[in-house]
Amino acid sequence: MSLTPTGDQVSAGRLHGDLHWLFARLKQGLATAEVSVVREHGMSLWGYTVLMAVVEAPVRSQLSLAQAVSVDKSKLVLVLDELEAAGLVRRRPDPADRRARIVEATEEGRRTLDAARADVEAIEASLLADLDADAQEGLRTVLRRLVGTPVARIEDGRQSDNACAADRR
Amino acid sequence: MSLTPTGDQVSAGRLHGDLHWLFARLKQGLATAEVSVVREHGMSLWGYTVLMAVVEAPVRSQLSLAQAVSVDKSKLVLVLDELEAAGLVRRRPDPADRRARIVEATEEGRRTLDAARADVEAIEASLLADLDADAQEGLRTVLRRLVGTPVARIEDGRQSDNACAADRR
DNA sequence: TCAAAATCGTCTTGGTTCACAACTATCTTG
DNA sequence: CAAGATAGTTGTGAACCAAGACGATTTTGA
Repeated sequence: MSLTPTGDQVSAGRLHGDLHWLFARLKQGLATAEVSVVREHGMSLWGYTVLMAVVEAPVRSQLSLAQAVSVDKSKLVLVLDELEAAGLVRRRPDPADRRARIVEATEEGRRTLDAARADVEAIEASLLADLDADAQEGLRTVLRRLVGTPVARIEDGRQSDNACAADRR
Repeated sequence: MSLTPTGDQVSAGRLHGDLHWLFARLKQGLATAEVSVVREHGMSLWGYTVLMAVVEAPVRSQLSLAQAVSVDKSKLVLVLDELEAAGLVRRRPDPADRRARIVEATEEGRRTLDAARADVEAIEASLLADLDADAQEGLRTVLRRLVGTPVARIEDGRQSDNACAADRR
């Protein structure tokens, strides 16, 4: 299915100018595609994401890992349980601080991630296939930059206390 | 996408090269910022999105509207209830097909949307503030194009049957 | 012309997700 | 060593979403 509705009508609409809607739609589309692929490697999508972060840099505490991937620490527990049960990751207590757990990828974790990543990147590549190389690299660069933008900034200035506490409705 | 297994990489970590994660993060950031703003105009974020679609083009049935914004029809009912209760939208039976409801924005709906949209666009503008005008327009163009990409394409080929089912998990 | 199937909007439901508040155990510090 | 902070885990209640059931209508085709 095309992400655009039936009567497209592409360019014009106001809807298609709304960044939140565009991001939501793209995230959703990628998610449904990647979930199935990643599951073939024995992971959930969150598991894949977290594993990527773990492999990328060794982690001295789950809290810092949670912040790195922007997931609630309580949710991270479940994700790590899954990864650990699958033998992709190891938790061991930090000898220096016995409250904390050092999280590190196993060798199999690294291998599995590489395999999964190849598949995921194939999906992403095919999403971007219509764009020329410059546009692709440009897009990634821009997105990376935007993600770095402090939430305070996009919250209209009248921002006071803590950083990224989401507001409920 | 680098095929380099271990040693990469330039710019930033692997996580920040993952499109799904980037989109998810950006959507989430925008959502938390826009929810509060849009609520000041008496709408939920979904209400805002749907109202945009309704104002953009008159709608002959809720089903087509649901497809246009990519929301489940049963969820759309609640959103329209909210908008109608707030007097921003009107539902009336289609004389030609009494099963269907014609959905149209009220005058106040149009006014409220314009006001809300100004605020929302301010938020989005400040998110993009670091980018020069070319990059901003380029980003929007690219995103619009990607949203039009058939999911079948990004689902690795082994996609077969019906048109719109791609979003279901 | 009439019965069966399809369609539209709505309501209900089951399962999933999520953020936040406890709670336990450690650590820090005064 | 007491008081408070911090790490990880567990529990809870709300939000969310997709899918099924249903009544009302329309379409189909026998």
